[in-house]
Amino acid sequence: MQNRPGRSPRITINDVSTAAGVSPATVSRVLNGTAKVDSSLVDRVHDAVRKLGYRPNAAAQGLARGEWGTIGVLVPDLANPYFPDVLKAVSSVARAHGRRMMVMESDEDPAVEHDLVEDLMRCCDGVLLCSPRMPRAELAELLSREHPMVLFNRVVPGLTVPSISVDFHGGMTQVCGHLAQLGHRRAAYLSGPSASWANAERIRAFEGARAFGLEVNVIECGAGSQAGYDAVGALLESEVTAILTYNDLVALGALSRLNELGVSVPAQYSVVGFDDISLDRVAHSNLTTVSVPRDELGRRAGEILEQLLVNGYDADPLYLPMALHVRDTSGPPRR
Amino acid sequence: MQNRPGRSPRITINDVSTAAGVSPATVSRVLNGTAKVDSSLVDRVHDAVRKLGYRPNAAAQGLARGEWGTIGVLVPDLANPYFPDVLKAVSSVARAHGRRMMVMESDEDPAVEHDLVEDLMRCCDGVLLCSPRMPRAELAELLSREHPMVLFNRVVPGLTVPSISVDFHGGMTQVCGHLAQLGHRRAAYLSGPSASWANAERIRAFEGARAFGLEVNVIECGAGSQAGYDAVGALLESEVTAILTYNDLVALGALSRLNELGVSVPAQYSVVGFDDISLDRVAHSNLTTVSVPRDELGRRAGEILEQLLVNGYDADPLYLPMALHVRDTSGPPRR
DNA sequence: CTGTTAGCGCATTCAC
DNA sequence: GTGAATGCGCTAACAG
Repeated sequence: MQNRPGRSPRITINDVSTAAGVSPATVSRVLNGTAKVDSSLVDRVHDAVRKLGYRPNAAAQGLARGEWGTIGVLVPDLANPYFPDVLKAVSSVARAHGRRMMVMESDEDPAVEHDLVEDLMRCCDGVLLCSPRMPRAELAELLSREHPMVLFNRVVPGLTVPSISVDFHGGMTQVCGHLAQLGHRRAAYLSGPSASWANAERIRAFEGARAFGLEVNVIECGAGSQAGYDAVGALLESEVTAILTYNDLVALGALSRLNELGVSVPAQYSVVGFDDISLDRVAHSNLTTVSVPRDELGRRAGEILEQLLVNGYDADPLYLPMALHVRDTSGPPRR
Repeated sequence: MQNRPGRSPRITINDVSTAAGVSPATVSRVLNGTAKVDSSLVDRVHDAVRKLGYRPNAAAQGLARGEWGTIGVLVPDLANPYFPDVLKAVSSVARAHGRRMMVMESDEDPAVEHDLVEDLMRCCDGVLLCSPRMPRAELAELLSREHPMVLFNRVVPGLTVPSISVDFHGGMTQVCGHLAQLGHRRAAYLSGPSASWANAERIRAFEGARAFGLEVNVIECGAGSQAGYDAVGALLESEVTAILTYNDLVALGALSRLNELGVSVPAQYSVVGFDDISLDRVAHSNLTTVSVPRDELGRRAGEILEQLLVNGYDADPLYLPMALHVRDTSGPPRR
């Protein structure tokens, strides 16, 4: 863009207009189809564009149009297998509406998260906030900026902001019901990040299962397979017969550890995941889990954001249902 | 950005300068630390910024500075488990240098790929091209634009462009050696996309294994687990005892199908993956495969691009080595 | 140290 | 239909 040594000078709309013998305005019209232009001029412009290799500067366009042509997505962890599908869907929707996608990662850090959102607001028409860890007040303050924003995987009661999420509560309830019907009476939940709303929803449903006679036990754990691996040790001294987890990674970590310890699943312990990251791509996975329609989620989120940008959007939070997949890691409790 | 109905008017640097009783230039200096400013003014500026909720417009900054503050990454498939780690690393490097990351997906389509690269060049200081499927000539033409660009996972002989890649050839050679030493004499390779350089490298090494007495057999397949699943049928009628694959997804799909068919692995067939996407996150994976250091790859790629932007970069293509992981899906051939 | 000025590259009024 | 002029919001000379 700038003329650094050794780099050829940037070609502007003026270069094209000169080469084509027309005004810059005409070049703009031709390129954007903004108005009718004599076909002979159209050709001359296209020729000049091609010959010069002209590419309109996106920053200049953005400035002049008052739109960046970009949406921003902030995720807590890019390496989390949950997000690629979401990003893919969002990207596709964005592109269908002529927008680019900026991606940032907060590394699960609420403080960083705040700064990144602010940064996104400086360069994007709208922001899609995935699973924000941010405290409610901070979120409210960000929303007060009146910058188009959609919340993904978190619903904040009292804040009116377009939100789309998954019915985690329902998902966890299905898991508990499944285990209870198998005969389990004591279960442990390996809890995810405490700041996570999604985690809180799971816990809420988990504790609700007490009503069905399930003795529940929440254990601080984390969000990765390592956390699951590490958390298993303490469990084996307890009376639980079923292990529920914050997500599939944790479950897989736990399974891995159980396997090492020679504990058989599901004979001695049932293990149930959450999210279903393992199935679709890794076909022979066999973890019992509940799934969320990730691409639909991403698609809908993208569409809501787009609608918000164009018409405004005002609807209640959307909850997509989860589906239970009973596979090989759950069974009747040991006697 | 623009004043749409119901949206509050955008706050500019002038609003801040007025509120603080200083010139816009001073505001700019304070915010960018470009020059020394009297501390009393600094405070007034900061107060005004906070009170007004001012956020500099990235497009305007970009235009004025002659830099977008953004790098672009183009990947063939966002949902491919290979890329999250790469994106994560690239994002982290970019941010460390104060740049944002734009992400685009070509959907494995060379035609789309071209347009997206052009688009990235309009809005990014530099472009990281992952596994481009594009024909060589087209790539050359794109490079002639003199826009900073780094090639990732593809090396094009004769084109001098910063490239970083993986020693796929070496990886495949290790796989073949492993199988040969186990006693295999007939192997099939489930080939990936034909336009893929990475695939060509694997094939080259695979065929090189003939020299060691391995009878090799390349079978068109594809890049996803479904492709692997579908490709298995035809194999069972052949004499091969080992199945090599384009990547782990294909291998897992194949395993899944073999499992359904009641064919045992590795007793009847050895199956070997490529890339090692399954291990690190899904701890109890047991696929024999070769791994690539994805985060190092992403990190180095990001750093090369950054260096290219700042100092210029001129070095030979970098090849990172792969490592063989012998796990449970490979063993001696059936008699 | 600080304010004034002049672009950055483009879209978009207006006149013609 | 087309061109000339203006401004998007900011930074970087340039004066003072």
